[in-house]
Amino acid sequence: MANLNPHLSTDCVVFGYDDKELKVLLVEREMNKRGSVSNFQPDLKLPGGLVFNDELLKDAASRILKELTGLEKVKLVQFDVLDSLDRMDKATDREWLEQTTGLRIDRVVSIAFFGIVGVIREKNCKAGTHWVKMSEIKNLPFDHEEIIKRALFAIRQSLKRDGLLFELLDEKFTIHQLQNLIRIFYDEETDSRNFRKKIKKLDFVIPLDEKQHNVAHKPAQLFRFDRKQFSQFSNTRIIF
Amino acid sequence: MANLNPHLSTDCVVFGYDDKELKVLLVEREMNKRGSVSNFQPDLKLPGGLVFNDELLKDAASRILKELTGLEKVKLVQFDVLDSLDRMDKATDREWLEQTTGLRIDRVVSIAFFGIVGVIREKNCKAGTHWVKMSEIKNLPFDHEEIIKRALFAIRQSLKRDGLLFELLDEKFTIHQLQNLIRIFYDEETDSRNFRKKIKKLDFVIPLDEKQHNVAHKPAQLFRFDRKQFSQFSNTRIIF
DNA sequence: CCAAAAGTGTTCGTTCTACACCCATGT
DNA sequence: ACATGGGTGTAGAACGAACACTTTTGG
Repeated sequence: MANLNPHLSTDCVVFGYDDKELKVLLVEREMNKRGSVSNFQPDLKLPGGLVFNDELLKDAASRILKELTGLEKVKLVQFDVLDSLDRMDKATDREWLEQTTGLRIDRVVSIAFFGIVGVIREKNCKAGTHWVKMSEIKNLPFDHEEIIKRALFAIRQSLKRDGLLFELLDEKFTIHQLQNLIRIFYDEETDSRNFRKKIKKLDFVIPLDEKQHNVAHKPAQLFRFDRKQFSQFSNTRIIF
Repeated sequence: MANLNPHLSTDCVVFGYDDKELKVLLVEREMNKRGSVSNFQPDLKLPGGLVFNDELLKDAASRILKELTGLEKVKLVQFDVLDSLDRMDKATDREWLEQTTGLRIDRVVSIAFFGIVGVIREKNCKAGTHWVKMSEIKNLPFDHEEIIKRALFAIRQSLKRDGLLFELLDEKFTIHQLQNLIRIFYDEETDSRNFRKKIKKLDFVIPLDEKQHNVAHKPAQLFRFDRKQFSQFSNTRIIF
């Protein structure tokens, strides 16, 4: 049973941010033959690969992410399935896959996952991994640019709708940190007074009797997120 | 290339409603050997099956739906991937699949689609298909009950968020019809005066200079849905 | 004392809710 | 005449947007 399935792969789009900019985690693809030829940049791709036959898709995604980047314990969410018939059409792409897997490849359907790491610590990643700014991503193989586009869309939906925002914050967080996260993912400025008022009315954001320490400004109150309250809240209708 | 892929299947959850009740389209599963034994009911399942290697998943889902039920031109939306390792564990299920496909089956990952047909016309369906009330669905094979549960969840999200509601109505519809649809899918009553006011403020619901004919009550004004206006609208944030 | 973020209130316009009755049509 | 859904208005509460200044801490 424990063979690679030549028809199923996973790809992970892991987002990270360092204060101001949204980035995506890419890995270098190594070609046996010639390396990258006409390019100064290394040949980058999303971390992804084939699934074992006795392996759940999310386990495969986590395993492959760890193998290629060193990152562990990233919560991955399945958000799409890539099944177009021409996604393996570039000769170099297919060649690369056949070389690295030793399998004959005809059709591969890929299950796409996204994940977010709160703070980018480059040192946690293996050599050959790169955090690339969204605005500087180009020339990716397969349909990886399309996957990233869809991942950003899906993650924006999921952040507002499914409470994923709170998974990105520490257990205890400040209102400012929450607002900052929103700014980064949605590219939007909001008035901090109104934002505070709004948050304080949400009963799934619970104030703690605790403040920040050792910060170079007035220490802020800490809050925590209550999943149960949130899931009630988010089940209400939106438009009608 | 045009072989069945033994690792990939699709399943469709097609919802329909007749005025008051939400129903799901199921098909009879025929066993070569003994038919259904200890059961008075026919052995029902979701319409689904294996994908050809040169076939897009949504095309496979449509093809299989048509083959098994006769229904055509149902808009199908991919909403989940079923990959658990034990979904083929019931002996009868695997036996049935191997019999009907002639393939040796180990692992099958299934891509799940939902669809909705506005009005149930039983006569459009082949013999052996059944519209079953949500409340009366039981004893389905594989993980089909789980799929239906997730489909209902996904479709509720999608109806409010992605404008799928309007796909269910005729090109021209009345406010009452829209409200009725919401009542059926969400099991919720809303005040019709307030509902009207709300709808009239939505600029993607466009009033026509036209009324119903031949109805046994005051004929209602007709409206149409504008996709472009809607997509602008639905891109705005919801919680924050 | 400077830099950085925390924290606070009011006004005004908009939107939401609750609520009850008459109207146009087909049978 | 009756059944069926169509269609209307108002008052009060809740909410959202715009707006500027003082506070607390570490360096």
